[in-house]
Amino acid sequence: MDQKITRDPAMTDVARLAGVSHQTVSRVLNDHPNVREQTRLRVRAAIKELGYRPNRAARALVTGKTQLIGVVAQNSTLYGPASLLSAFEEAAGEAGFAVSVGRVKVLDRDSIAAAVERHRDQRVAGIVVIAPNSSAADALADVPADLPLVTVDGDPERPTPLVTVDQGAGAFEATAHLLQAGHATVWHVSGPPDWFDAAGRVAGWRQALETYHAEVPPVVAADWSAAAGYKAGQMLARMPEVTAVFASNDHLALGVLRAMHERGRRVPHDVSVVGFDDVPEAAYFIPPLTTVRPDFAAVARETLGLLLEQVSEGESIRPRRTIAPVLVQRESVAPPA
Amino acid sequence: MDQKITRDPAMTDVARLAGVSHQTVSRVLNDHPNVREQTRLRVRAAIKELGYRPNRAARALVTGKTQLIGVVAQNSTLYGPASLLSAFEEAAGEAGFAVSVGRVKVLDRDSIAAAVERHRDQRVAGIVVIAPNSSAADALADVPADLPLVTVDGDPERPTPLVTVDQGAGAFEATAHLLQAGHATVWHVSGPPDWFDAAGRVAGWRQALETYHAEVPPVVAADWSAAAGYKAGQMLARMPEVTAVFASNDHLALGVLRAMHERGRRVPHDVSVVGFDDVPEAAYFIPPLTTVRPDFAAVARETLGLLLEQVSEGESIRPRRTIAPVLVQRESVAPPA
DNA sequence: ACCGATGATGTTAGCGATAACACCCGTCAG
DNA sequence: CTGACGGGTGTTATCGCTAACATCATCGGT
Repeated sequence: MDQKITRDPAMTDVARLAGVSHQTVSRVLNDHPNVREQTRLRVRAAIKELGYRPNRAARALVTGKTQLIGVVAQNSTLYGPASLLSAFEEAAGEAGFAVSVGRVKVLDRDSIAAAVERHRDQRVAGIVVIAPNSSAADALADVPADLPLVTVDGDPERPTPLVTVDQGAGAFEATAHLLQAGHATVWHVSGPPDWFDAAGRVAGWRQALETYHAEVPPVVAADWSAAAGYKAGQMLARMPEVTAVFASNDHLALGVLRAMHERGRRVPHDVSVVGFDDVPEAAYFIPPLTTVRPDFAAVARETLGLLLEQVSEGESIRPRRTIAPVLVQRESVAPPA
Repeated sequence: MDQKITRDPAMTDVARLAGVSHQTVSRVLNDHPNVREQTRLRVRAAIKELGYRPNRAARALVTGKTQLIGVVAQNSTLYGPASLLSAFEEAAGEAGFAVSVGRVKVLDRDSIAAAVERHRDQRVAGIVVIAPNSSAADALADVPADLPLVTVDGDPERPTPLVTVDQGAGAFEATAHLLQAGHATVWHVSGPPDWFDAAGRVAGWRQALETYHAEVPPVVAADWSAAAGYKAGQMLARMPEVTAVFASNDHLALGVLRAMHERGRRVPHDVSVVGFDDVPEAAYFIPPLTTVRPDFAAVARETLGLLLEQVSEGESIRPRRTIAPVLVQRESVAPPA
């Protein structure tokens, strides 16, 4: 005959074993001050002996709060968002929060609203939305204000709590680096125009050109793919006056490299190229790519901090945080021939 | 003066508005049969009017079950695991389950055990572990058997429920493709030896060589990075007898391409290269990479299905599932010179 | 020696849902 | 005509926890 499957031990079981009331067990668990040291030890021993594990559902029911953070992100494997998400999950885990991820196929209003609703259903303590483009940012207007919410990579123009990489500063540095190498100007292959990251990089690029009194060539608009970078590169490769290209991310840069290669324009001898993101394999492109590296771990930390401030205090004194990226120099930049 | 912040509507509020008992509301919510159609409509209307949202914590407390699935994954942005995770989150979301991700810095026993514990604390309905190497697989021995658990990319030798890409078949196909192009043999740059994916690919490669009665050269062991591929490639590029290389993933292949390029060995004219994963930018390597594409969405679907079978039925009739990948032909393979 | 403050603990009342059972009322077979 | 049956509904207990209050020593100040 099977042994009767007993239910998981509850607080009362611990209390009985320790010879105290369940409330005292609760106090020990929540680090209340007024518990005698000896009692505390007895309770802890009982907890250990029974393998007791507090029931979060019960706690959530009575307190009305959970230790859950919802994240809304697009279902993509783009390096930036994926790194960010991963870093955030780790940071939150270390802070004792569980992270529930709601993936969304497209970042439109309906999908985001639905994902946020699902998270509200779960009574999350707060929500992080990775909202890197304007449709996503628009959708946030629908989110009720009673729920702590932090936007990552969102619209810098909006007054919502936001953490983002300083795209402008990174792009400025990349462009300035090329100009300082002696190039007359720098062409730019941009990401999708409705992405804030892309827009910010365009702005930084333009500002650098203006600062150095260089001519501002037209932006070559693309998306984030190597395919688009290749196409843009094919065009740029045919133009002899193009000697320096700043691509809005490393995969675009990869496409540009390939197009230049096919056209017989050597990098960096004939054309210099700089990317953005510092994907792990960027150091092994042909040639190794000079690029801009954002600190995703820092973004994740700031995001978590900002969210928790809102959770505990209702709002934050410093609701906008910007993380400056650094330029990583490799071998894709040289003075013009 | 502030309006009093009223709490979220509960079932009793809906009941009062609809003029029924809270239990009837519960019945409507759970689609119980014995509710008059008219009552059902009245209740639904009340739910809508109040914006009522069932409290999952309360439900979990009384039923002892949650709609939460825990995932344990490494904190990395490797393309395979990241794609898998993303696909799984989407699949689970569509099935009405929330996914709580526990990231782990390294896949060792302690970290995994801790992550699993955190998920148990949350009373997840089941756990998915992305356990692509042996240390991770070992750690699973510690996981109590009372919790539904599915391993993804885990040890094919273990009798646990498992879903994995058919590494052997993919590697076989890649190798056979090179041999059929006329190469006398195929060299292999492998991933980390303790990863099952890598081991499976080595096995498939070897099997193909044996099937075609080709000589089996020594395995060039690396990790998953472009850096390691570059190093391996530098060695292989110096060996004139090397005309075909199967790299265990696309980033390794990228490193090999670069090494070949630097050494003046043209791909595919002098050396053919095949990768594995079909990362989005593989089509824009120089030259576009022939590679093996796993279907991560299928893996995710099978994983979810397997887990839910265990949750509802205790076990599964078909606890091991394998997804066959396909060869994607591009321009990095040609007959030997 | 008395008394209020303080510390350590116990008791009771919910949180918001589901489960189990009770109840009412038609319908239908005997 | 009556009693068994079952659909539709309400009532009550319960899940495991925390909040709020109650209780009872102990202790220092007058």
